Amino acid sequence: MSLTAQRQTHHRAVPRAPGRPRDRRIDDAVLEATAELLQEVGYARLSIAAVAARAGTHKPAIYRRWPSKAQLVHEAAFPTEDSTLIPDTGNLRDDVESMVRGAAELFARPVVRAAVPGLIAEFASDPDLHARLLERFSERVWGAMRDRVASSTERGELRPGVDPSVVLDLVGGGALMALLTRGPGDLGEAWVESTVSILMEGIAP
Amino acid sequence: MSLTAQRQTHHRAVPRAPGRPRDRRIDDAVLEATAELLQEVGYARLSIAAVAARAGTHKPAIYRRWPSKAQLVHEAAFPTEDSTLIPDTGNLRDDVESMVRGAAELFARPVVRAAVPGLIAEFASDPDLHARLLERFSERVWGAMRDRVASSTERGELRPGVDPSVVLDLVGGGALMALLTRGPGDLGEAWVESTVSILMEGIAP
Amino acid sequence: MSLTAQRQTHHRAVPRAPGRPRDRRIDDAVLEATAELLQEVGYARLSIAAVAARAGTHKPAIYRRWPSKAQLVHEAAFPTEDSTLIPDTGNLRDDVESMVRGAAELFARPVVRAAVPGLIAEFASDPDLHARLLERFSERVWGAMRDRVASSTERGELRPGVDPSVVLDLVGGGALMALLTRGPGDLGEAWVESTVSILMEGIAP
Amino acid sequence: MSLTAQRQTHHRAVPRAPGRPRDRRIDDAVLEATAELLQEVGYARLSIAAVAARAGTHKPAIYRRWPSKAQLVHEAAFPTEDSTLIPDTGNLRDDVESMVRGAAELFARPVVRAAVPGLIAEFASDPDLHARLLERFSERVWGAMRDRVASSTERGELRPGVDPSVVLDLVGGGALMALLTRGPGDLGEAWVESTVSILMEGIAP
DNA sequence: TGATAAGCGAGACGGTACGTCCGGTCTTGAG
DNA sequence: CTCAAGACCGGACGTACCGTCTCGCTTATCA
Repeated sequence: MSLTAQRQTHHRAVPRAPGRPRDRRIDDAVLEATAELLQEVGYARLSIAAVAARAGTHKPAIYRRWPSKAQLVHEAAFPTEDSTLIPDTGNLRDDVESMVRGAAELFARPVVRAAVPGLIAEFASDPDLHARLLERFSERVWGAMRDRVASSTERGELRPGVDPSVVLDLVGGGALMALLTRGPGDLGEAWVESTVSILMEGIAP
Repeated sequence: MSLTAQRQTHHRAVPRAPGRPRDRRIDDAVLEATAELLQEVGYARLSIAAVAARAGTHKPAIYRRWPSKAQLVHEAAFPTEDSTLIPDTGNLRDDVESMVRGAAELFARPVVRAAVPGLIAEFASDPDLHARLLERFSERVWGAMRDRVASSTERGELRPGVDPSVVLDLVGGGALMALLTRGPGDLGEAWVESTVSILMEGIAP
Repeated sequence: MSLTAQRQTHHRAVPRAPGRPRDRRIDDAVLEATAELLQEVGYARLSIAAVAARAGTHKPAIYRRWPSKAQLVHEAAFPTEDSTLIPDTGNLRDDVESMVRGAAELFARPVVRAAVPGLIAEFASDPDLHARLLERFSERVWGAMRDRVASSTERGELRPGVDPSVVLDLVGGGALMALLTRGPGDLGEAWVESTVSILMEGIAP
Repeated sequence: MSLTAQRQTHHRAVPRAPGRPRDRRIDDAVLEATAELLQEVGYARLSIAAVAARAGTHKPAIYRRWPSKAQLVHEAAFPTEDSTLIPDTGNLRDDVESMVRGAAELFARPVVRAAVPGLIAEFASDPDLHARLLERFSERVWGAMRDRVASSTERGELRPGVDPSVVLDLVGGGALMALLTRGPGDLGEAWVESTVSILMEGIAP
């Protein structure tokens, strides 16, 4: 599908959908307006109507593109180019440090801070949504991270019996909990070092 | 309500507030109805009117008692008698194990699972609410847990330089993240053991 | 003691009710407050709570005395001493003129204008109330007027076949309709004369 | 709604209001439900929510169409097609008889009996409403009746000096007062004849 | 080149849920 | 039994906003 889409700009005739094509500028304007409003009013008070107004368009144009507020916000808060969380240092300690620091930095972004709690709530009440958004983004990142940790076992950098998923729970959950209970201000370099040292002592052989 | 309850525990005769006293049965019925509906429809779709109907009363009776849905849900999901999270074994490993297991068990309860993501979202957009609910419940529990970990330093059970707050972030955040990404089914005994072993290796001297 | 009490009102022995007697000043203050508020906000927006506040007392003290807003307003708008509508000139033309002028003057009073439409509405939805208020006031006045008209037949001042009740309908209804459709300003001397002349031509032999 | 209807009778093509058009069936269902409930519970106890429920819709759909209960009830009790009160016999006696009989018949309808007292009360406390409803309905009917009576003067059927407005006061007010004091049962043929004979004797030259 | 089909602007619609007002009742303690 | 004081229960209110729909127009591809 994405390949097909790429070809669309080629000279080859692709069975392009009939009818008037969408105005790409609306996509961009809506995503930008969403990101802005998210930081101004938060997830709960973010209304599609307000996004439409700020983007200079109307509600149906948004609903045509994103089936729900959650999907829109997810795309606005986590642009696909993002790969902050994927390090590849070849060394477990550095990888873990990258992950922890990446999580801290991710959660330090105002857009992300504004989006995450709302998305968490939506996931809980709509498992289907959870799956669809994981597919879009997290599976790639999260899976890559788990693989990286798992492969460390073979290199003897991980204590046998340590479940990579649990390690990721601790990395991501630690940052999330610190964010929720103490705010983004405490997620500084000291926090990163403290967390990494605990985790490395905990998982090294 | 909790204020009234506190007042009544004083041994001195309290002059009693003027006016007709509240019907305590409504308090109970509403909390029960809230817990039920929370599991049936989730936090977002939980309406005050529906709670009132199920409890056999009306909206104003609820608004008189709880200023917002968040406060109501908090009280319904975390009754004050709860002290699951407060162990006191005198031994750090056992304390940590109790905390981890307690977190897992807490998040395994359907009511809690239904309530937490919604509450997290509300906290994010209303810091004042966060403070008020912490005051009611978490401060006591969370503070006690932090004290317990902190006091271990003096007993030589904790590696110097380990920040007790970070330890709690990892305990609570790990459980939360596991719940959010993999559901409550994975929070079994294996998960507890794996988490405890990582944490203990990580924080022991 | 009981003798003393007896003398207070009647000469006859009245078994005075036990308990604290009502404060007559509250009766007066409430009636006065009702009359004032009636003119300020109208019947519909008149709340018992506001009356109580203005009278310097509380709602239960009012409900103890008057079972409903209608009864209270009726008493406030039509004090019992009133006998404006009862002429007795011995001459039909003068009697009718007195009635028409009395009706016009009655409806010209601001309190009455404010009270009547609301009372009419209450009568319609509560026939029992209608009866109770008629008993208090209208029966006496209305009956006396009808008797006066009826007795004119015997004196040969009334055309045979004219139903006294219909005459009263026209007298009172004419004033009411003029009030409702054109306001109190049009109920002046010209209106009285015009109405009386039509009625007298219509009912004289 | 009536405005929309009027617009559509223009022969010029009307550009049609933008947005989704109203569901006309809701208009009808609401008016019917209002008429029914009016007779069952009366004006005062008629709630918009109950009307909506009976009509199978919801409150906002009603508030979108009618700004107040009074306007809704007025339209439900007096459909615009109504022209009961407009006779045109070319003869004053017959015209007056038609008016009186029309008033009696109008007030004999259960819907009208249930609506009128409540509307009267609302008129009294909201003169603006009065004007708006007169514009919709009464002005046409009432004005036509007054014209008819007034034109009789030129034809020599009316005694000079008789004010047509006063005649209408007596016609309408008489019926209203009879309804209020004695109920609809007494507004029969005998009442009509008695009233007409008084009025005709009163206003004929 | 016209028919077909989807997108867009504009905005009202049907309907859910909200949070508030207030009417009439009840409770307590004092007189 | 009344009073002051005031909170209580519950019916009804009018509003905000959600996601959908309708319309007239525009923009592109297909036949």
